[in-house]
Order: sequence, then structure tokens, then C-alpha cells
Amino acid sequence: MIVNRIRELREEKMRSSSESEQWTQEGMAKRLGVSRQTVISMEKGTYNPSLILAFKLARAFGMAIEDIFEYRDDDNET
Amino acid sequence: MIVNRIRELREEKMRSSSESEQWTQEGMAKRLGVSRQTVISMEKGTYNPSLILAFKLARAFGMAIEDIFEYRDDDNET
DNA sequence: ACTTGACGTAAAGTGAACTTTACATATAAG
DNA sequence: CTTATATGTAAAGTTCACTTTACGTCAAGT
Repeated sequence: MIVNRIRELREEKMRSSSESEQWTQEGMAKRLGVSRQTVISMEKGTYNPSLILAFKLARAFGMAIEDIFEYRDDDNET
Repeated sequence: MIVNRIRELREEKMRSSSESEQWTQEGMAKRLGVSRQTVISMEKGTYNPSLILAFKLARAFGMAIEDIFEYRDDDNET
């Protein structure tokens, strides 16, 4: 399974950034080129995003994928 | 789009590793828990794997995702 | 009171990641 | 010459990431 820090990071951006509306769920969705539903699902962490989405997120936050997502091999995933 | 070094890295492992059969396409498929077709498709680079698969690959190679996959935002992907 | 913006949820649809099977080729070994 | 192993390809099926729409809540502003 995969654990992520997306919500935490996004909320920190909302607080610190001058353009906080860029960092709402909808702002992030636009920036990433996905739907708001997808942002919500990612934050919930209930699913396994594509590598491209992970790269886009990492780029948006200016971080490495490994600093946003943590992989824990508890069980049998695809 | 995403470019990767999977084939290159796997073939290097085949040459240098003592258990080279662990690094055939089929060996990798078993290790990653996917089908051999999926390994072939990944090496061809024609598609966008899941984050979990990317993590498993990175772990198999003992590298970071960013050292295996390179993200180039040429156009409009999901 | 009413609007507006940010977040949440549910449900149906689409496309692509991934599987499975089957067959074909090339190389190396016995 | 035959057998085994590694790779390639094609095609049909399944699952799930992601979309779209629609509606509901809550807090802040006017």
C-alpha cells in the first residue's frame, strides 16, 4: 500500500502561499490536469495513482516522489 | 511522457548478477508480482505504470524512482 | 437571509493498465 | 536434430484510475 502526505502539503501551501487559491483542491486539480474528484481520492489515499500523476504532484510541490509517497509492502497489491 | 531505463538496468543485472535467471523478464515479473507481458510493456515504455509498480521496480533495482524513470512534460497526458 | 467558495460523497461511464493464453522466433546445449 | 530457455507479438478479457454530473454541508461575507 501507499501512504501520502498530499493533504498535509497542500494545506501548508494554502497557508503560506500568496496565491492560496492555487492550492485549493480545485486549483490543484487544474494545475495537475485532473478532476477535483481525483484530487480528493488521492488525498484520501484510497487508491494507487499513475506514475505520471505522481510526477506532476512532485513537480507541483517541488519535491521528490519519495518525499510525498511512502511505499509499504504490507500485502499483495498490483 | 515517461522515459525509463528498465531494459538497460535489467540487462546489466543479468550480466553481473550471480542469479541471472532472477533478472529475465519472467524472473522480474515474478519478483514484481505482475505478468511477463507487463514487464515487456514497461520496457517498451509505451505506457504509464502505476506508482506501486514503479516503487516495486525501484526497490528491485535498489534505486530511486527518479533514477529509473524520467518525466518529460511534452504534451497533455493524464 | 442569501450567496459564494471550499470541501465531501455517491454513482455511472470510459479508457487504459494489467492479465491470460497462445503462438512464433532465436539461441544455446545435449 | 531436438529440447529448453528467453524474448516478442497479438488478441480478448478484467479491473480500476480517472471523469463527469449532481447534490449536500459548512463557514465567511454582504
